[in-house]
Amino acid sequence: MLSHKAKYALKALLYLAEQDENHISRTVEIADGANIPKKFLEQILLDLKRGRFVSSKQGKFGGYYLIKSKNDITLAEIHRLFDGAIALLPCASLNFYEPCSDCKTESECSLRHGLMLIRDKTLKAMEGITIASLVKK
Amino acid sequence: MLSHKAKYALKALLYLAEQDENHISRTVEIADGANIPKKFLEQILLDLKRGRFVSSKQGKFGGYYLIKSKNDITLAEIHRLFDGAIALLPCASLNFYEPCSDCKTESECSLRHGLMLIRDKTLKAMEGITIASLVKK
DNA sequence: AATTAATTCTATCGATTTACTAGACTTTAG
DNA sequence: CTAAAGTCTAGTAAATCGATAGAATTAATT
Repeated sequence: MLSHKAKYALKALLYLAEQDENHISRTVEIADGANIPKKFLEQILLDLKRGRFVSSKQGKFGGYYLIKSKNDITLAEIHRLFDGAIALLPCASLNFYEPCSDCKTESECSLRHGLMLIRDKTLKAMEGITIASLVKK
Repeated sequence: MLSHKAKYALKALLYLAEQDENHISRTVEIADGANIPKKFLEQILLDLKRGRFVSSKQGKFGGYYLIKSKNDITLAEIHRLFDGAIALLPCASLNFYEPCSDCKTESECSLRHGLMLIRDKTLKAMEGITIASLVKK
């Protein structure tokens, strides 16, 4: 399941993607438009900025805007930024790999192979969902 | 990501699936064999029993055994039993559906459609992974 | 220079969940 | 009766989640 943070991030990106080119959106505007608690959204937008999905302008008349094409922002990326690994166990993860602590001597745990199959399919599906694909509903 | 409970459940089922027909496995045996904390495993086995994956014999010389074919126990079922919904949001879930609280007036939230596509693909993949498919590695 | 309006940063908080552990109780074989 | 097994109910320490609070910084306008 997605965390609220990830869900709000998607909705915020969706909001930004729907604005006119060159429009800059204040946090409060996004919060109202996408129905997200404003102070919580502040943190999320900062995370999205650190992730280089959006950029911001400070001070009066400041706000946020997309710096990555809505066609290139995938659900997989947002999931990874806010909720981490897409795989079902760390030992089956590409980006968040960690060996299992409870898999005794064997180098590969009994679940790893099957979970990597799931990961590949889920990942492929998640890379197919972009902000652009969500906008045109 | 899978919870430890779900992971341990899979490993316990895998252990049971590897035993001879008619063999009955004590909790401590499974715990040692699959490297799972025993008291924690007790709870998990009870959950698996309530889910009708295993059954048990009480008293001396008691223990647990599979009552469902290893070909019919899928990752999807175990995920649902221990970790709930497979979909990324409740509004996109089949078995754990709940409407989003933060999706204003519209009957369908902007994310729902895309997330249902993901759910269908992930679910299909997860239904393809059975205990039997994990045993023969 | 002062004001205003925006982002940014850091801290905190209550509730819930997670991963266990403890211990009493029940059941069954011998 | 006793030993050895599952069953049930609590409890608990730590982490995570979903926010909220408030001060600091930045920038445009007056």
